[in-house]
Amino acid sequence: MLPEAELSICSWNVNSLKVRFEQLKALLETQRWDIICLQETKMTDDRFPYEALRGLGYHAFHIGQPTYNGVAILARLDRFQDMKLVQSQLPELDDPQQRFMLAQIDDLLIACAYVPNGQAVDSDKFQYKLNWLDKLHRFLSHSDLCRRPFALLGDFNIAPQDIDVHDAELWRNQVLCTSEERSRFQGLLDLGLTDCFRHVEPLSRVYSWWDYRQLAFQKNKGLRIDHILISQPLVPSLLSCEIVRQARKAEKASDHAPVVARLRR
DNA sequence: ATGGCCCGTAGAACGGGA
Repeated sequence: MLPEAELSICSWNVNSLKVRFEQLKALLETQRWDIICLQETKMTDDRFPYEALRGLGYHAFHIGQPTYNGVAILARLDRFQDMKLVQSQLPELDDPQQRFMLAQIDDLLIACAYVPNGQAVDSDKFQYKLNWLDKLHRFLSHSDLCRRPFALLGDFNIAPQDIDVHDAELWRNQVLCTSEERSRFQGLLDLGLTDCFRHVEPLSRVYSWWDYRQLAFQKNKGLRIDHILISQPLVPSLLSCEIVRQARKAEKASDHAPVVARLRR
């Protein structure tokens, strides 16, 4: 299969684009993914490297704030003609936290989401997370996105099933693994979206996040919380989905690895 | 041993992440 006949879409929580820019640059230069969704850029828009990315052949949309959150969508200039930002926040959510954007890239609709972490089950942040997910579901269910060529990529901060957790008993009812969060993830699938990795790899235990502490990566004590969901019109063209564990081995690596799906174009 | 690490904002520790 010629690469030109493929479309690659990637999601990566960079955990500070300032720290990780050189790693991103190396990935773009070597992998040439067509579309990349970034989470946790942790910078204001005036510091976002639009020009450097253009020099690498990518157009970029970014929404940011100081210190926390921030999401971006990158798309190859040589493969797409028409790129426009459709949404820069979730409707019906009056929120200073920059966690969501939706872009139209030629005939594709691409959403980048940084779902709140939730911190602890008994915290206000957990309720904020559940509400955020409800607002996301509401937005999707009231739109026609799931019937169009649409992909939702991001850090969902949810391990959908026990198979997505290195030690399901240890994480039982912990944040990222509660039934409240998992039922909301399932709610997104029930809209007609498909979890690319699980669709292609029904039984594989591969994770996308490993704690910086306790040598968690070396011991492969991880969770699969970064996902690419695609609408039904795109499912027949899904070729593969891979979690790029190699990136987690880098010096000063993000605690998240990129997830990449390849589709027939 | 319930904390170890990393990042940003600090300009010392602290909030936040997951």
